[in-house]
Amino acid sequence: MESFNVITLQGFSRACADCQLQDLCLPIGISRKDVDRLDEIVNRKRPLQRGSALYNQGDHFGSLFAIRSGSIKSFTISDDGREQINAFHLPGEILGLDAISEGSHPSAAVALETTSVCELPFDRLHTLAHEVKGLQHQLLRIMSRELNADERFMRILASRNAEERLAGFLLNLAARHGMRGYSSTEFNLSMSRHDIANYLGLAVETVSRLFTRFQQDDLIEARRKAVKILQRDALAEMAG
Amino acid sequence: MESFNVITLQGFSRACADCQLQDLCLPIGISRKDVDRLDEIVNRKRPLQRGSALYNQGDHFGSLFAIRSGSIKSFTISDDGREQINAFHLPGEILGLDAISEGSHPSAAVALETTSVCELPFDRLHTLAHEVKGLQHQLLRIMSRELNADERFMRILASRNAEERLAGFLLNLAARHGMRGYSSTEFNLSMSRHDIANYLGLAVETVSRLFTRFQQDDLIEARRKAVKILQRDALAEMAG
DNA sequence: GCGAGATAGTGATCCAGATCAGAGAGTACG
DNA sequence: CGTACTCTCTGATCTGGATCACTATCTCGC
Repeated sequence: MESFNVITLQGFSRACADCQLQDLCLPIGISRKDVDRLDEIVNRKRPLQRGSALYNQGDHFGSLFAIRSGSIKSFTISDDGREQINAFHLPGEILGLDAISEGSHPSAAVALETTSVCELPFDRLHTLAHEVKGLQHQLLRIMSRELNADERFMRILASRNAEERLAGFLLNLAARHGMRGYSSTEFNLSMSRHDIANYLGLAVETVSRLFTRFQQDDLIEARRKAVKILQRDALAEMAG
Repeated sequence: MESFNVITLQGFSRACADCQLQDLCLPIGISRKDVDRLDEIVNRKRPLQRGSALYNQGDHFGSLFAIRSGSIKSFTISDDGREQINAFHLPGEILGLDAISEGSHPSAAVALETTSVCELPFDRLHTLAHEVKGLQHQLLRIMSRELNADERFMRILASRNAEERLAGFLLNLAARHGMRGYSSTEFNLSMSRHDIANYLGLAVETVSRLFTRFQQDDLIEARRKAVKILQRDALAEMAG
């Protein structure tokens, strides 16, 4: 019990300064000294188990969350009970930005695998951003980047067919894995075929068939969750 | 010539304080005194004619823009030359937020009708936001709201059929007109059927047929650009 | 105010992907 | 360690909306 507290305290005091993901996350463009101030407000939380919620739809918004490791899907449940996935989040990415305007979370966030996150209490972050211009700018940049990603994805949904969507999805995941220092050709899908289909606006069967076809065409090697990109260029051309 | 300068100067010095759209735009939650400071950095620009660009894809990002009157579509041109519309913008809405992260505009913005905008030089706005906490918060809120709208639209594209999309689109426009003090049942579409189809990820023919069908079912009255909502509830149920 | 190009509407046909149905393969749990 | 459930894959069929083809209407320049 005591050792747990000590570990927590350690994590608490140096959440960002020692984090491998610093250069993807909030601290970009912030001085060492200011990162220490950021550290003071960041809580490291106990890891989430697969399937457990970081927050639910409609929950009060008090904090943003940065992923340390693992992955999370965010989604909404519509009136008729159907789930619609908005996004998959990887380490270094920030969740909860869409809750700032309303003060409550418009979507839920659930871990796809064992996942640990940093909690960033928004009022404290906001106050710190008021003092640290670099942090304010970085917050705006992150939101702008998110806006960009959403727009890109809207374009895909509005004008791409099934194979273009899946090719784009795989390349996007590959690139994001690459940025985190992992292989960008070989990785594990933490989400199910069902989740992929839901996210891409397709039927599960279509996604399954496409995986088979991409494999037959030697574009990828896929065995359940494990994926290996064999012909990145061909996929890229396909995705457009 | 001289009178033109005087008018411009007047506009320049009291862009926000006298603006009807204050409560939709940047000044929300900012004190009178601080609105005056905001005024000092806002440029009112000469009206844009229908079809002329506020900025082009790839242009350097220096300013955000708020719409005073008229409307604007923002879109990207893909490698194969096809246009894909991201959004339609109405008075009180802010453009260019997606350019903050990259420093250049990922999409172009073109007036759909005679449109006047306010220019908000970003570096000055950023500096002011550093001093005025309310402005900083409002900027974050606006971006969060945008993120929300994008997510909602992604869900529509991923899981709604043609009639649900058009019903949702019409209601969304109606609501936005209403917020601006105009009729939320009777308004003019500033965009063509082609633009609507492109935005909703449908074929023009489908949109045209749906307008006809909605009219036959007495849900709307539509004659070219003029639209009147007759059965808001039925449309809402349809949109889900 | 007329001719031309854009914009809107409509019918006929076609096809990508949804839906339906069912069979392995993996996984969780008593 | 076997039973049940979920996940993935595959085949057969169906359909919403794309595409093609054409007419009607509007708009704007001259």
